[in-house]
Amino acid sequence: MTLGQLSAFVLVARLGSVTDAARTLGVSEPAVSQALGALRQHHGDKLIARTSTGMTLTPGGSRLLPIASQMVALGADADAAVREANGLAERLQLAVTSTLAEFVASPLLEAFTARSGKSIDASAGLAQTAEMPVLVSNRLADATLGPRLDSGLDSTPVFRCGLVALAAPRAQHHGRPSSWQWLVGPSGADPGSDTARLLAQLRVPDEAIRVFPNQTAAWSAAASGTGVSTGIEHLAAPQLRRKELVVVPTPATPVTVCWHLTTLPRDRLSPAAASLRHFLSTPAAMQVMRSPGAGVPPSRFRPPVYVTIWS
Amino acid sequence: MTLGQLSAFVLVARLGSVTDAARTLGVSEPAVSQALGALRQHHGDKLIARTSTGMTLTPGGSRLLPIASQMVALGADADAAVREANGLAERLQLAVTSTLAEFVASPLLEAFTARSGKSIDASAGLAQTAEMPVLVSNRLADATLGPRLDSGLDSTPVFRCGLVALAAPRAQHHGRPSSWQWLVGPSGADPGSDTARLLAQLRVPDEAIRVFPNQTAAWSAAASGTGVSTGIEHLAAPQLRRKELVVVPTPATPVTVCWHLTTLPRDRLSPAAASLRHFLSTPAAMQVMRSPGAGVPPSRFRPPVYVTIWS
DNA sequence: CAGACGGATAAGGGTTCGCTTATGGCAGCT
DNA sequence: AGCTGCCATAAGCGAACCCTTATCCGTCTG
Repeated sequence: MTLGQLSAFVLVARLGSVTDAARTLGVSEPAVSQALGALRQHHGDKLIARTSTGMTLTPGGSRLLPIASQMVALGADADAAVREANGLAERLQLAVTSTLAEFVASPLLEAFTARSGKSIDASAGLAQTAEMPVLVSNRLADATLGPRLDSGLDSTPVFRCGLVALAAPRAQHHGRPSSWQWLVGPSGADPGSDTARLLAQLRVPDEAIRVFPNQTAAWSAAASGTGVSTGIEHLAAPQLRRKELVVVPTPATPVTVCWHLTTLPRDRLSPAAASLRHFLSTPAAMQVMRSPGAGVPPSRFRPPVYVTIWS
Repeated sequence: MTLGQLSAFVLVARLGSVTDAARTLGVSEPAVSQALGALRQHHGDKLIARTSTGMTLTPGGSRLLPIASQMVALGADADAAVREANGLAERLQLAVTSTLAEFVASPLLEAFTARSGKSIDASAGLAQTAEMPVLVSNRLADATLGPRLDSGLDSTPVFRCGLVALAAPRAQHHGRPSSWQWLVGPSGADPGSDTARLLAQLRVPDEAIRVFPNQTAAWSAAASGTGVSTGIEHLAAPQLRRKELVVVPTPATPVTVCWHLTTLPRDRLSPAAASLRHFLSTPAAMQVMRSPGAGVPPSRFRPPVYVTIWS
């Protein structure tokens, strides 16, 4: 019984899927399946079995899950505790949605590390909304920035903004929005994102959606008149100012959405995450989130991490 | 960072010695030293270093110890939880002192498993008194039977008996007891045992003590007149009845000693250990402890485990 | 019934673990 | 100085871990 096997088990149980767990860990599906197999053999119990509604825990698996979860969490705590005792840089791993990774994460963390006197080694990683709760619970991330999350975590709003539909100024759109061609960023492929929820609300079928590798590419395509895009209004300010795009009204937009910082409950919060939470309530953080393009010196710019999760 | 490495670290920290930890785990000393080395390298911290007064924790080690200890304990809990959920035989591992292992442990566990309706896989293992607290804390044993122990565990008296000096009837002993030749069982080599405390109280020098591989052998030697032995009075009843030995008074004997059952605190007690605790307060258990030779059918006799600890 | 999806299994390979014996410091003691 | 006790390190070896790719199999679906 290794910590790696327990970690795989916990991830499978929480995500309800071996495949999803493998993607979250950044390994192949059989790797997780095999770790699960080793754990099953060790305990002589299936622990978790496939049913029509995902993976369901056996009685033994139900008993094991909370214990395994705590062991995995303690493993991360152990590292952090020794690091902190030695005065090494604290590590802050922030999981963000694709939109935030593209525009906000880098300047925000830059401002954060510059502000906080302590030496903090902060990094951001891309995650699907559905992965976020389990990432925080398993200490694979210290905090997440994205939609509101539940499942016993501490999710507090940090920034309110407007989600709108955007199109080229002269383009004509006929009929209902569900028949338009939609050009969206990677968040369109994340079922839990605000963008996906918006498209679902407009009853846009999958065939009418084209996902671009980043938000800017989607806007660029929309500016050429081939369809309608979505976006956070103030993040598209440059395109709007240059009149490449204009806001298009729909039955569901403009809509106010809210970025939330999600962490462990306050009593089990890492110092760095607590520090980030405090920073996000300051005017300086608001300023960065409002016009993120303003303040990153190129020398300190770090490209967003495009792997799902850290090593 | 492996559970095995953490376990080695915890054991070294609690016993204050790499060598003792290795003996407790039943492996060579370099095995423990190497596990410690791997953990040190992983964390970039010595964690625990040699000083004149044993091994002392670094700041990082102090932070790590409670976390590591809990992880090790949870590892044992995980096994137990799944076993229990599947209705498998519960496992009860009882650490005992050498005297109890020789006379009491086997019939006592036999009576216990027979009495408790549930299927319990009980086994006894020999341990030094100094090892006992850490064995229980690390879930290497569910309970111990021996002298009273402290260090935050639940140690309750279960049987009161008399420790006496024994010698051949016609042997003459001159001068103070400290000048006699003492012939003792393995407990004489355990500094924390009642026997060793008795000898220390009589100021018997090490040269005057000969340790035998078991208590019966020591009594047999004493019966041949070559020295004085020690023993629990009622356990020596056969020898006393056959007049091979008689009780010899000393300034420190007879003395009342008390066997204690030591377990985790009540709120973290395994079901099997709780069940044993209850059994030990019954008249049936008293009866077995009073005359342990009476009731073990030969078919069910299991020789005591003569390794220090279980796998 | 044919596909598609998702999990389990097989086979192979590189790395780590965990144990051994043998040996190298290093402090304290005779 | 030399000895001894104790920890650290080296070298070797088998087993386990952990990852990969390829394949099999059950179930759900059109």
